[in-house]
Amino acid sequence: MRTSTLVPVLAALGDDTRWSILAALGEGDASASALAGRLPVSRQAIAKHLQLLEQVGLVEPVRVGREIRYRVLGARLGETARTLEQVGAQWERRLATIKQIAESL
Amino acid sequence: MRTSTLVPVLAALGDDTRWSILAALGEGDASASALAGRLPVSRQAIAKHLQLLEQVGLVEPVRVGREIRYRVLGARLGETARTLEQVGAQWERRLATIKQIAESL
DNA sequence: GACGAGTGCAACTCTGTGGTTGCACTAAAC
DNA sequence: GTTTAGTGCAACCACAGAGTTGCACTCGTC
Repeated sequence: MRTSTLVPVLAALGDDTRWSILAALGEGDASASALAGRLPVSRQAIAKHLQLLEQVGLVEPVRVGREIRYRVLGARLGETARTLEQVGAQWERRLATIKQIAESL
Repeated sequence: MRTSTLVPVLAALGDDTRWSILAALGEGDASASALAGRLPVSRQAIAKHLQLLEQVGLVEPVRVGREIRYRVLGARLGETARTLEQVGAQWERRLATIKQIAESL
């Protein structure tokens, strides 16, 4: 995963409302109107969040009759997780090196 | 990792300036003043970001003489990555189940 | 003890964005 | 053809937060 696309995904994931949307979608695809019935926010607010989530690839629209259901994409979350893991491991390696040098003195 | 602590960490990571701070710290511990010399933002702005990063456990203060250097903590990034990985895998499993049911019809 | 680098606190500006309401449009359903 | 559920667009409000400047404080250094 490119670093340039990482930050927007993380920013999208750093919001409680969007997580409640993702959690709801995690139990089955749903439209913006359907989600508005379950969550304490308006349909338009949810529509905005879904648009943002779609932009960063965390969600995918699926036409069903006259409604547009959204499907959550776990793969994107996996990519993001692996990128973070790599960066974290890199930092830990540096700290381990420093500790090793300090102990050898 | 608790879900209640996950979102603030992700929100902290969803900012370009904080990533540039983390990247700088990734090459060696540094104080707010030292970082202000390298980055195009004021020391106070950096201090605020460091405080936030410390709150979510991504960074750790270390007193050295009269200055306070900050150390990046890769472990926290690892925890976050694993939590995301789990959620993503859960969603993917559900999609796989749905696909399987659809094909069996 | 005086100096100064580094930090902390406070007030302020300004942009971004999460939220709302209202209206127009479209296409299934009858 | 009429109804109506679902969506899209636009304007607007309110708050959070990213950034700034200015000043006070603290504690190593000399």
